[in-house]
Amino acid sequence: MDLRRDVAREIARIYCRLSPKGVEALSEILVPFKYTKGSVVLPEGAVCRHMYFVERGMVRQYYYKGGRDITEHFSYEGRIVVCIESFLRQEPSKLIVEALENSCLYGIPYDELHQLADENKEIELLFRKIMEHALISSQVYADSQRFENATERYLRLLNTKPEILLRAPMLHIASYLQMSPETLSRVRAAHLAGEIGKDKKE
Amino acid sequence: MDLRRDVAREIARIYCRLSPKGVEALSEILVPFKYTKGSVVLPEGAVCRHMYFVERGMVRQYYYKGGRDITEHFSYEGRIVVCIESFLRQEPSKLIVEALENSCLYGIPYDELHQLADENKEIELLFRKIMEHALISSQVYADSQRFENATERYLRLLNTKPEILLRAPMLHIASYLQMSPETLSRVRAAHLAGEIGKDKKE
DNA sequence: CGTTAGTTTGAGAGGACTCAAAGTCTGTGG
DNA sequence: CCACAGACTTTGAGTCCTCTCAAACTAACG
Repeated sequence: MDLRRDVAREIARIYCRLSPKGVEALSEILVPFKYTKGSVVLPEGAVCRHMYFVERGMVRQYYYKGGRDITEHFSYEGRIVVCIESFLRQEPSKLIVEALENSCLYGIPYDELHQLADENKEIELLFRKIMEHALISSQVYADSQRFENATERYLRLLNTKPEILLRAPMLHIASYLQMSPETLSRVRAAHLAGEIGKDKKE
Repeated sequence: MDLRRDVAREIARIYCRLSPKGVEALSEILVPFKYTKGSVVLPEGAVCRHMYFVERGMVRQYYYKGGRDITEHFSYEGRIVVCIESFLRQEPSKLIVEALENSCLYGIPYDELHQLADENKEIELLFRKIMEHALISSQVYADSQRFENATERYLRLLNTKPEILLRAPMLHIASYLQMSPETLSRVRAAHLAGEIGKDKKE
């Protein structure tokens, strides 16, 4: 199927160079999924059996903590979504994944991935790279939360992933940025008024 | 060498069951290191070429941020220390590792590990398990920082890793718990005075 | 016994939260 | 085409946690 090969190529382009053979092998295990805005990709307690590549649309991962809805991550075109703990251990997920827009995802099934990785070094490397990627971006995120105040976190998001600010509801962005919706609103207002840094580095 | 086999067995016991063959193979790539209190295991900017198993002693991982010394992690007997980003990518580390006590570490070299993992499924699984472990405990840690206040973070450490409170300097514990030394001091005082929860769940 | 590092105590300031209320927007139905 | 429900977002007021700066202790060590 052509679409799947394109997607496999795209994944290889973004995460880790693959030979034509590798692309072919990867494309064969991809499973296309479509979700409408608001629908659930992975419910709470389900085992995350796929790593999903977002071909189109936007999804968010979130969980409930003390009755509150906490957004852990947003993913959109070209990104991979996976509930890492659940996927790695094939255990029930605390994270929920939902589509914020009509979305088209390509799933890489756990079993097939591992089987393929066993016989194909390229795929194994790809898998490792994806994991590294996830690990490192979660580090950057944690660092941001640790050392930056509300304004700085907002500006960082604005500079690194403006798509999120444009496409996701404020309520979810606030919890993602670890601040109350009220604080986010005030930060935005101050920014629009030009009161705070146009550019923020480090 | 006998000691190395014992260590390999211990690693297998803690992280992932291994057959005698697997233990043997692992033990053969272990490299013993000794560090005196205060000495540096991995300097800033060096590539982390080993995963270290702490056989005896205690080390901490830290980095400098805005001139401040920030402790990221403490490891002691039975734990594995590794600067994950640097190790996975074999790039210079921002993290520094130092010995807080006279310590005995066993290093698992990057090259040998990957080579061995290529030919031995057990070792590959062990490696994955260790990574999972690191990933998940960093999640738990991040969660604690996100939702708990200074007192709760202190109590969590007290309940889960009291060794750290007993063996490491307050200054480093404070930065690990993401609070100022003054705040840590006040929290401890309140706790000793019995003013705050004996037990804290979730 | 004085030095120095580490810990504790005190005072004051500020960022972000909560609770509350007022706007704003959008889509539906009369 | 307009009115209004319902969901977001913004604005306001007051509070609290943790930080910083400063100073007083404490303890280990030469």
